[in-house]
Amino acid sequence: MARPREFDISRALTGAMEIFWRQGFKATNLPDLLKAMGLTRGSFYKAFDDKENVYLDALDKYDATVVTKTLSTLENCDAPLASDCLIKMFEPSTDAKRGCFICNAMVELAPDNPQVAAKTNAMADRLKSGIIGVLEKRNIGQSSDHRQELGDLVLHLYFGHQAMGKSGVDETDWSTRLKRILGED
Amino acid sequence: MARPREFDISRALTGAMEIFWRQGFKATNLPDLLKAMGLTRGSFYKAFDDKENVYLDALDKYDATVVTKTLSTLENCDAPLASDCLIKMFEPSTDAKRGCFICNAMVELAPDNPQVAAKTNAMADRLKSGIIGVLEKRNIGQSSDHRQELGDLVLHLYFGHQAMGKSGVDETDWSTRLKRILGED
DNA sequence: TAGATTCGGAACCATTTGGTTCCTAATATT
DNA sequence: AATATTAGGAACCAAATGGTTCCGAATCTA
Repeated sequence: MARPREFDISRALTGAMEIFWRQGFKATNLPDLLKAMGLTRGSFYKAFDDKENVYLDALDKYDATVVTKTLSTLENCDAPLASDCLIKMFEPSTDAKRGCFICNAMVELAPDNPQVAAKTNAMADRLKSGIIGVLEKRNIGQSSDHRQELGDLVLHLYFGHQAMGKSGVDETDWSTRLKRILGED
Repeated sequence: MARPREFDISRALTGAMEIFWRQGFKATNLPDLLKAMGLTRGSFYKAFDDKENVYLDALDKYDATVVTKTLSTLENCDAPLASDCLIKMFEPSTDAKRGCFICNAMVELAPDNPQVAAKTNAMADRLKSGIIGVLEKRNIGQSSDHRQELGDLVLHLYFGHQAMGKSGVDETDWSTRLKRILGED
């Protein structure tokens, strides 16, 4: 009955995620965003509300792709040591400077945007659950409370690592550190 | 010979530090900055270069005030337990949402601005030295290398705490956690 | 008193901002 | 073939952006 949409909403949001991830919200202007999404102004405003809403959608996209993949990697890891699974979260990225989108959003927008804060908190919780799952499977920690504590500790280290990584080299030997923290050394 | 400057450069930079600390670089426009510094456009451009340079000056001001005060607090702490000194770095601020200026600068600007990266790295190093000083005084750790390792661990936790704190409540019991990490429990 | 430099403020600049409205051509369904 | 909705692109908008220049008045030193 009508001409179908030529561009893929999901692909466009992936482009939005990537530019927001790399540049942040404020530093990304509309031309940047349109280029990354492969859209013109007309199509953009017909399909989406505004820049802020697309940013929220981009966070959801990050959750559905990067976070989900990370959790899946943790779940499917068959290394005997928990630290050998968790190390994947700390491995240097080919694109270290963009860091972690959750961390970037927490720092730049969460204090002033409750919707962003809700999403970043939810994603952080998912990561924490994934970490704790790894600990449970390998019987790390003396109790459930202790595993919660260790999982939260690793989560904090992860965000600290992501923040510091944006400002230069993080020389930390995370393999050794994780083993020590989890009592696997 | 000439009319002296009526405003205090140092006080103006303190105002700049506070607005950049709370809002970030991009989110702070010139009217915001002028208001925070108590200056008009004319005076501003006569006394300073531009917004970016004032941001760098604000980072220096943070180093000279907040970071220096933190180090001094750590050095002068006479609690017998190292964790009871380091806990001060993790105590909830009355203004938690602005977080830590170093962390904010690392995430927002360091990847694209080498001058910012150099300053944040230098301040992070100072904090780490202060932490390690606390450990040394109380004979925490089996060796110098081990103290370096523990200090770097606490530093990562600090930045993770600062990042996550901006997005909501950090429920962590840092007193207990620090004691556990440092073997003081 | 004369000279120098500050002050606050207004005015101005080109550019960019987010946002909106057109238009014609294309392409699907019924 | 008729209808509906998309596409891409141009044009436009008011507002805000960072940045600069000028002004008369004030205030210090020499």
